[in-house]
Amino acid sequence: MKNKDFDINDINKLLIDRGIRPSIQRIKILEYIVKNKNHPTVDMIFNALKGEIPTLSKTTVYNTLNEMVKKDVLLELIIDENAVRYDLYMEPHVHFKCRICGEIYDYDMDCEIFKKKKIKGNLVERYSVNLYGICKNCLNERSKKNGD
Amino acid sequence: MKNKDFDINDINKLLIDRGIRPSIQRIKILEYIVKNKNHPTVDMIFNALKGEIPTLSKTTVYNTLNEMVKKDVLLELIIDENAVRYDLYMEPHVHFKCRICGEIYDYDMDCEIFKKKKIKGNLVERYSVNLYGICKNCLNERSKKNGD
DNA sequence: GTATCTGCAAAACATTTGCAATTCT
DNA sequence: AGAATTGCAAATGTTTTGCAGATAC
Repeated sequence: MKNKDFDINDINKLLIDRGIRPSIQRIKILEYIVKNKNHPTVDMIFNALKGEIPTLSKTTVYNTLNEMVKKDVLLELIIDENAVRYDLYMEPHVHFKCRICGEIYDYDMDCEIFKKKKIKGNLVERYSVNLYGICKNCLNERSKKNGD
Repeated sequence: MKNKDFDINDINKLLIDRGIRPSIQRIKILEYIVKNKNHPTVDMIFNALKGEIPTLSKTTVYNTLNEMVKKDVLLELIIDENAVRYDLYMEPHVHFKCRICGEIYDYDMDCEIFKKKKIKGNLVERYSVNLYGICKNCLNERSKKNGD
């Protein structure tokens, strides 16, 4: 199932499937992640939703995300040294983090090498490939400033 | 230069080469990382050295590590959700983190794909490949406990 | 009415900052 | 003496925990 096909009903269904009761808070949090595809931090989610749900607390965002990670609805991305980021659980892909704007982009790259279950006797359950650098947009900004 | 060849003189030389004055604290911190090859956290380094240098403060460990990262002596590993880890700056390689014992191992794997300087218009300056799972030792422990 | 869920307040960590005391040259 | 370095104490920021009130079934 592609992200684009996700609507509110799918979100409800996904939560129920994984044994998570679909409260307003949980639906909105998951919806935010699915719709924005921006690999948000807890803070980004909280700030985006506090207008819509004025009573929302950060604790609830933390609780919800932790539960969804445990139930394989979400994936924790360890790519940012300052805060954990979250993404919908899916086939692992490559992430690129821009060190100027902080944005994280998805890359559709083949990583067959890491799909083996055992490498050198160690059991590989999950892998993550992170690229760091400067994104297209920030490169453009920079060359504009330099006048070239 | 391989890790094994590193002795106290090489550590001194490396620091001076990068414009870092080799104080006792700096030498001991770098020596710890080189000798142990355990991709330590600030805490691991501090606890290991506070016996030897009783006046050592965690601030100094932080300061030292940040400076060495800036001067390309060390590399920050963003693989652990709880704390940043440090490794000697070298050809990037693959890391495996065991979710049972927390240990981080090096893998010598080829990652040619990520060595391109530009991917889809974004400038790639650095990449990191992290594998997560259960290491050989913990798998053995586990099968012993299960009696098989 | 009992379970679960939410959210406040406080605690627990990791990390940074300001600054005064110390050390090196 | 003057510059760099160290380390304490406090601040900042992220995440977790304890608990009381609210909500759902």
